[in-house]
Amino acid sequence: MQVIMSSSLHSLPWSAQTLVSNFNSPLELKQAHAHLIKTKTPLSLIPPSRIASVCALSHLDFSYAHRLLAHFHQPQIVVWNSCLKTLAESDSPFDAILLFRRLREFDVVPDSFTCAFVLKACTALLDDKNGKIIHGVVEKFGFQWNIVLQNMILNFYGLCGEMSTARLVFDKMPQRDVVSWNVMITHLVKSGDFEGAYGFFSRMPERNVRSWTMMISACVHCGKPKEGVELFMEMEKIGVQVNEVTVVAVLSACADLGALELGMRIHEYSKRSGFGRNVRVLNTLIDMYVKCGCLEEARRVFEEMEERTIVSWSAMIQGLAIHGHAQEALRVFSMMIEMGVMPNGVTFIGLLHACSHMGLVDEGRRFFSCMTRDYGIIPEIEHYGCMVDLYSRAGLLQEAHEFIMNMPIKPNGVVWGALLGGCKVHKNIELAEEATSHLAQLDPLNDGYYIVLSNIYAEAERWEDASRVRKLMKNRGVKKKPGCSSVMVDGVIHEFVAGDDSHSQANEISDMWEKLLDYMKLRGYKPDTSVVLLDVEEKEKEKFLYGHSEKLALCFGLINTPPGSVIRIMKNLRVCEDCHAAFKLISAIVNREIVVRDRNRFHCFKDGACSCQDYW
DNA sequence: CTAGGGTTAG
Repeated sequence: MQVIMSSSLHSLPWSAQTLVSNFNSPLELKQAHAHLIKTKTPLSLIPPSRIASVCALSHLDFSYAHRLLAHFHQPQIVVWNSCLKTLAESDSPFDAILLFRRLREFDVVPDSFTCAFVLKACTALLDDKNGKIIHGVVEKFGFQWNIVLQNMILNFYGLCGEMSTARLVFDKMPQRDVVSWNVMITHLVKSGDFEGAYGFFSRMPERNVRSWTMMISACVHCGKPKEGVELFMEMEKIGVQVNEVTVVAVLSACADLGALELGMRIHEYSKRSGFGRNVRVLNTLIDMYVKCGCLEEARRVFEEMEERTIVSWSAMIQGLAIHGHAQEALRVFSMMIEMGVMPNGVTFIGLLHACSHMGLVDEGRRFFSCMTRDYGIIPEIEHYGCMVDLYSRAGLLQEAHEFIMNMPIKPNGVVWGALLGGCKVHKNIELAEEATSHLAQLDPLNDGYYIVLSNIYAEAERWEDASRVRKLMKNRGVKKKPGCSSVMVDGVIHEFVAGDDSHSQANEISDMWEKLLDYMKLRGYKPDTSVVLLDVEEKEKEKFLYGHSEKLALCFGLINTPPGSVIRIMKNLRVCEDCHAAFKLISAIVNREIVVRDRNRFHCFKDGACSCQDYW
């Protein structure tokens, strides 16, 4: 029975006041309790919310808390809830589940907040058994009208990988809000169902910034950056206010697409909107400028940053690496260490990448051993891949092979592919065959490996073997991906596929090429027809060679851009030897800088030379 | 009490 209180906390002696209101342990709580009983003071002087939380946090028996709480008039569930909330957010969320069990034993009736906090604990633990129990409680007590709770259940099943259950709950929900749809989209994307996610996105009755942003970043992660940019354009058109998260997502799309103009526009917009100082935005900007071939701009963003994270440093090192500035990448790394920033595994991938692209074998070896010794980072498959690439490119094929054999983890297709690439450059048929035998199992649908092997045979004039590989490729249903290059002119991307002469300016392109060819021949250019795999006449081979997509794109760019401006070309495959030699000469003949982004790095042609120093 | 962001080997 509740006693009508005549006394108050302030009428107690000071020591008792402290005891009653400042207890921090179960012992102090029991002392306070005993004191109140001795002095016949009402128990209600003890703050109820603290009784439960002290009992719970110190793992005291909950029945004591419950006995105490039974003296209070106010609904106890509120007190239990505040305790559940604390536990759910603590580092031992399982205690929240334990407390919930006790609460049920005492026949305390849960409310929707109780369910929410326990569900939060289950979500943190990915505890699907208890999560389902809470789901049952929600249904039993009729909380299905609480949308927030329903959304938490959706999110819970999504995180546990039970998309079909989530789908069932979603379909049964009596009401849905924008969060319900967003939760479904998030988990559909995570489970790899991009189409399903897009379906939900298009059926949503209303969308907010998060819906759009999530869909844009889903596009980027699923290799559809173009669709991501289109969504962004639509967003702008409708007038949805974008935020820094949207900017990060669309900048990643620009990076993948090489869409420099849009990237620059968003950079400007970020500065104006005030989130141009956000570290994540700046990190993404570095990556965007790097991948669009503007190393200068990337450097500037990096240098002007007030605060850098390990991601900023790693992105800059990786950027310098793919642009062939290995020494500078190593200097940036030393600077980072001097400033006391700890590298991570990704930093070392960038460093090893820099070394392998410039043939710094000793430095690479040193970094590989110091990453574990000095920084305690265990090498992963990517690091092993870099090392095999480092040795293979440098012609140390036996060492590369030995390295693979001694790897503590199973080599993957990329590792054997790196060895195969080295075998092509350094003409080692035996090891190439071994690498291919592994690749046939690890990555049988990748056209690149068949092409390289067939190329190696062709160079050694083993035509029968070369055609056997091509037949094998055909039998397995693997098709050679056509080369495709694009060049930006007046803000419009123009795409060229190898051998395509259907372009409206095809004649001008061809005239331009003939003209360049004359100048090139004066400088000693000889077409390198060895890169053409087809078994045809020499003249015919030249025709294929001259139809390479990057050559078409370059001629188109030269015709349609002002003299002196930089031409930026993107290619889906690697540049061939012949195009590489030709572009070096052309850069001197027309006195233009030509930046080519190929499948794995940049080539910056200027004054007759390439930034890769012909080591690729 | 519920949903979204950055660097990664060929």
